[in-house]
Amino acid sequence: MTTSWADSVDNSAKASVRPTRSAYVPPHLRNQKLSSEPPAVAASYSSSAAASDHVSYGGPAAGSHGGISSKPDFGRQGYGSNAQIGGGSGGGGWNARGIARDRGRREVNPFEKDEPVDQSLDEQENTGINFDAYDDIPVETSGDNVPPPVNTFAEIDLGEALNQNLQRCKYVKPTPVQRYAIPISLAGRDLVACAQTGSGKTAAFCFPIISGIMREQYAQRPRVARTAFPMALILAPTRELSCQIHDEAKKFSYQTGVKVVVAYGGAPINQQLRELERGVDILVATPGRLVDLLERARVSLQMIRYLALDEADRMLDMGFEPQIRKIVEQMDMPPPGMRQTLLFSATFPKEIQGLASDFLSNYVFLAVGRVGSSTDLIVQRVEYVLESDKRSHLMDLLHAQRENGVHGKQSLTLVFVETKKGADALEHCLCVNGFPATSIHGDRSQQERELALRSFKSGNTPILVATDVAARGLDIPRVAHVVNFDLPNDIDDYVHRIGRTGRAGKMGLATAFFNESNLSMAKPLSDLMQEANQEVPAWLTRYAARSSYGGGNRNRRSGGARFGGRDFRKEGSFNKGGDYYGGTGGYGVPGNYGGGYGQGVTSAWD
DNA sequence: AAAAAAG
Repeated sequence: MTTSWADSVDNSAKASVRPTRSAYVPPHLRNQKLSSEPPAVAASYSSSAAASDHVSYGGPAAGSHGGISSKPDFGRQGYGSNAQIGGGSGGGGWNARGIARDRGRREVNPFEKDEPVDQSLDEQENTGINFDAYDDIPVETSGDNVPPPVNTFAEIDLGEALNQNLQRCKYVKPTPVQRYAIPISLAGRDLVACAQTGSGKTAAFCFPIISGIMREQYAQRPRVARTAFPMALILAPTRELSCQIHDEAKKFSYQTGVKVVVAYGGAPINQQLRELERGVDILVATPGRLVDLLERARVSLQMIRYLALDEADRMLDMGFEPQIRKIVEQMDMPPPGMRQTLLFSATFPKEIQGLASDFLSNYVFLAVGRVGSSTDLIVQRVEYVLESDKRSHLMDLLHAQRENGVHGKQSLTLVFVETKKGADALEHCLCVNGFPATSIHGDRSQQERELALRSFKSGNTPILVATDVAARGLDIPRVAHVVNFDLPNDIDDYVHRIGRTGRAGKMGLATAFFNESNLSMAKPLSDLMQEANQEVPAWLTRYAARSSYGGGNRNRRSGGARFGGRDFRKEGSFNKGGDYYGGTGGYGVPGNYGGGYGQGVTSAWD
């Protein structure tokens, strides 16, 4: 295994002596005899000097809190066998006493893996937070009697145990989506929340759920041997995301007695079954494995009080909808009104909102405009690259990053491709050419997927080639660059993909390769970039103009998505022309906003 | 058309 970028490039230089594959040749050495080591000429990006004004793309931690790169990882490296199944107090569902009881298993401290944070640094960082900018964030709510937002966690008063966990998580002040969503949820209302990636959504739905379960601590649950009766169900579209939510929820529920269990496919089911038998209050799951568990009658949904769908628009799109309907409507889950339903996503097309309304009862719609966390911290670039030139162009970019020193151990590049096959091919190509890459996609085993993610996060392989499996929700610190090697066909997917960078208050760069096969994306992409105050190349504007008359109004954003979204109940249902969208809005939130986050505090944003 | 999610 290569251990660092430099090592691997060295190796490639040596390897290139062998008459094997065509090794990558940096631009300045092409058509020359390959010498041992490329001279230290800093290759620079080919275009858009303006971009470098925004993103000082010349060093690690390009964001304004420069040198402080260590951020508590919250122990998420434990995707493997230990974390999600491990620990927690026993007791449980078929114990007539409601909440999980401690059966003598010591609850693992989910915070102990966190990197120790230098207190003085922490303090200094926290005072730099520009909380005033919160007030400028556009928020729209609609529905009957919407509970008012709060400004502090203290106003919510979640109780001693949860307050302590807030502190352990270093959450000082609620993020906008939390300010609104938590009171709404605590009031028992159903909720559709549209808030951009990295805006603190997980905590926004977890805290009310945990708090509610604690209040119903003594609710009677049926005794059925080997059947678990969770009170809350959280569904997510990918296994890795369900792990991540589980890890977060473990922290939020530490020492509350509320037991969180995760279940997903690709991993041995027996361990998950054992964990369920020990009792579960909150079940985090992917749909396929949950259906399996329901059919085996190892899980019953009849005690469900809370249902949360993360990435809800994805959960209700064509691929997932039947499974979700089966779980929500055709098993033993209480109907809307008898349970509380919370839907969260960064994007929410109105057609999908229509489907979602089947699951909801008198819900509140919440849209939070861009919150300074994500898209205004992302510099977006589009480059015209022929299909046949993509690989060499990508390697030029990667090489330039290395020359510029960006690829320190902590600076990561995430490359999205369209197909699983394409991911394998590109990974292989990069490795052969000496770039330390790995890949993640649905044809790899779960073990391989988790290994790839760990290796990427740790910086061992600072390049990750991925399909859309990695597009949504994953919080990977230090991703400095997202490359859309193949553009997606849906602008929402693009939004989710680029949201993997620009996190934790750091700047991020997103580069897209565009060519004739992406014509349908010209208009939506150029509109999106324009709304985000990005520099749109003239050639892209021309493509956009050309594509707009031709037919398909593919640009669902054109209508009125300047905001964080709009409640589809306010418009004629199912008409085209508006999308619900919590990503880039055309808002002038000052660009300096992201600069002052504290490292611990920013982690509240997912 | 592809990806994800059960085995």
